[in-house]
Amino acid sequence: MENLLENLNPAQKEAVLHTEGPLIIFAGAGTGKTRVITHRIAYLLEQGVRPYNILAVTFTNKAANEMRKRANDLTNNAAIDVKISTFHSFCLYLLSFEAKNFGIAPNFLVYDAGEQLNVIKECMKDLKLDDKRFKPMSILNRISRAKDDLMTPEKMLETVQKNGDFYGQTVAAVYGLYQKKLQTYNALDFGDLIMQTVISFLRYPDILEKYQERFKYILVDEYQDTNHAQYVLTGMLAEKYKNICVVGDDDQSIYSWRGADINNILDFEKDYSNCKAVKLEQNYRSTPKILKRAWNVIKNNGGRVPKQLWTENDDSGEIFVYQNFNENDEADRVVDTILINKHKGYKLSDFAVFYRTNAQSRAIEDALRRSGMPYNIIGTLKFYERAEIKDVMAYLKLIHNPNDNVSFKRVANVPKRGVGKTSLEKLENFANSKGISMYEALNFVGTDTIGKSSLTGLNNFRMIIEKNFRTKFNKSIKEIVLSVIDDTGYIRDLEKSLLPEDKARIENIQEFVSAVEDFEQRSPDTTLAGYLTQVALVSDMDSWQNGEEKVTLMTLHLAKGLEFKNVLIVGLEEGLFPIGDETHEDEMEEERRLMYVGMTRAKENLYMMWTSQRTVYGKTKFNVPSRFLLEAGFTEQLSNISARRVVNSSRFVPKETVRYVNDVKDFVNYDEEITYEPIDVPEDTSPYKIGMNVFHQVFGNGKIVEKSGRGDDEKVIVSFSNGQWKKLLSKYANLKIL
DNA sequence: TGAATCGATGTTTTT
DNA sequence: CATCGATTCA
Repeated sequence: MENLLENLNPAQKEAVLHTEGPLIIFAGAGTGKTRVITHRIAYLLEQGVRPYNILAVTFTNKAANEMRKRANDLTNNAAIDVKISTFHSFCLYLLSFEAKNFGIAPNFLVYDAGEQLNVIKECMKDLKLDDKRFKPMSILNRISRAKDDLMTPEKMLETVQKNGDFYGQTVAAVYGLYQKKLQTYNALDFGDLIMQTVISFLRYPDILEKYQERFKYILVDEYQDTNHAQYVLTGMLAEKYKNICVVGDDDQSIYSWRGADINNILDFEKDYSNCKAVKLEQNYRSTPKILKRAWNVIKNNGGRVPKQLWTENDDSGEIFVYQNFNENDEADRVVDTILINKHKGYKLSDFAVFYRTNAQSRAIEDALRRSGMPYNIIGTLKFYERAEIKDVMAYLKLIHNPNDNVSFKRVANVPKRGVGKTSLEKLENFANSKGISMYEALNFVGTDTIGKSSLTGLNNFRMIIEKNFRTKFNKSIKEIVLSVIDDTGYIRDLEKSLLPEDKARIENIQEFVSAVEDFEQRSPDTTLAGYLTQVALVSDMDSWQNGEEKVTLMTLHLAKGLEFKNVLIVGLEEGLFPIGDETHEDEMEEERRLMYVGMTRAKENLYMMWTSQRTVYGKTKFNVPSRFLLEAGFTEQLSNISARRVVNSSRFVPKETVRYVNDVKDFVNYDEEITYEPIDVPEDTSPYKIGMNVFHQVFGNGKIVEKSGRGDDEKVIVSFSNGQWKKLLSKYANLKIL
């Protein structure tokens, strides 16, 4: 026991030792939160608590995985039976395990955001709502928020009628139909996972009690991000023993737009009268100057839990503020900054670039590519969001649950089998009128409803689903996937195409097959159901590890919980960060917390930049620096902008460009000449050169006008004589030089 | 039915 | 600007 506690500071120790009764841990940025949680789990186990009596919930799989690993490392793997999972996967587990008792069909599916939106659009069509007047996305948002608040369609209707909320009444109508459809399709969305669990527990108190008995010790991480439904759920589970420990930081609450209610953390002490509160205030991550500047920003928020972060760390690193001319200049500056500092002995994995919006990644990506610097973008184009993967997944979903209309419509004519939009619509109307799914409807329709050729196509489609449905229990998931690919001729179809993107699709599907294989090897639950539900809840963040020699790019939201020696925050401009409308003080405060989160990710050096102008949607916007830079205390530097001429140092930009620089004099002297050694860029061995005339099988003759990437990644833009411009992957395009 | 072109529109953030 | 969706044309 001594060795378990000896590496903890007094506050941390206090948090670990208080095992009985409610406990709230206010864990400031970088104060060793995960350390406390894992030590607490280890300590509980050491005190004789059974591992299966402990539940720890987090928000991301990544956090859950890390927690699991560290808890097991501490306890010689005694924590493997501790339930450590995300809210969503925990509820998924409960709903699957108790499906029979809860009266839920066990082969339900989890719909992702795209599928949800499809259902919303269906509902709106059925209700004859104009999607110009009512944005499907905004209706879906409101429905999701309702679920976060445990509000059923009936309750919502009641509320909006009472308030005379006309828009709300429309939403409530859609919501009601939406839920009905999900039920017909036997699908749940993200919000349902939590809400249905709570509803089921209310309906079956004996089952709830079983879990109250099981989870005698409950830990909730990132408590400031919980929504009402999650708050109720954890409250219910903890009601009997009240051994609930929540950990969070009100200053890092950045998900209110997703339904998180900061009052959950602010009111915890009121909710549990004999609650103990511990504050972790010693920061082990950042330098004093970083903490000071971050503090200057966050202190402008009202209603905060009083706290004072401090650190014993050396004040070694630096903080820089750069003004750039535009987004491309900013991107070059990012590259320069990394190049210059890499020579101080940092690895590329020591650098992270944070931005407010995903769209900002493009310019930076381009600059990184031009300079040949390896990078990793987290959060954009997820593997499972690629069309071809979604297609194969749709088949798997149908084989699992043929009532899934969304998947049905997605692939009924993929690959093409002569089933057009009108036929599908007829089938859908028929199914709707009978209150059955489209797949079931296939049993009843004849040529009187649907044209002959379409019907043949639909029957072929049905046979594929039926056959695989029958045989699925005798096959591994990989075998099912291969069977689907074979039965549908999906790859055969793509092979006929000469387009480079179709070649890439084939590779993606092959990669998908390997991913499935990988899953079957590592997962304890290798059923199709297990696979589908797991996949629904993973993001590409979860698989990311900062091991490779690459720069990391991500949004500020994704940065929470991470740390880097060097952090670059770009786009610090009014209107972009903070984004939105300053009349909403609470939104502005959330932006400020986001800034605070971003700054406190940095361990040694912090680079913050803004641009005087930026192109947004093809229009040039002129900017003023973000208020957060002023709040941080860079007032003097920002009000005294000096335009200096600097030689652009990006490797592949041949021209000298003018850049306006404003440096923080206290911290850096940028007058010294920038020198750096050339970085390793793979040699250009490609036969293609800009200006060459080439021939393409499909598009004919053309001229290469642009080239990027190296080796297998090389892409060329060709202007064809038919007037078309195409971006092609050289590897596949098979261009003949003329 | 399918492809091609035109036009509107804008996601800020995601388990 | 670029992407998605809808409309139009073959």
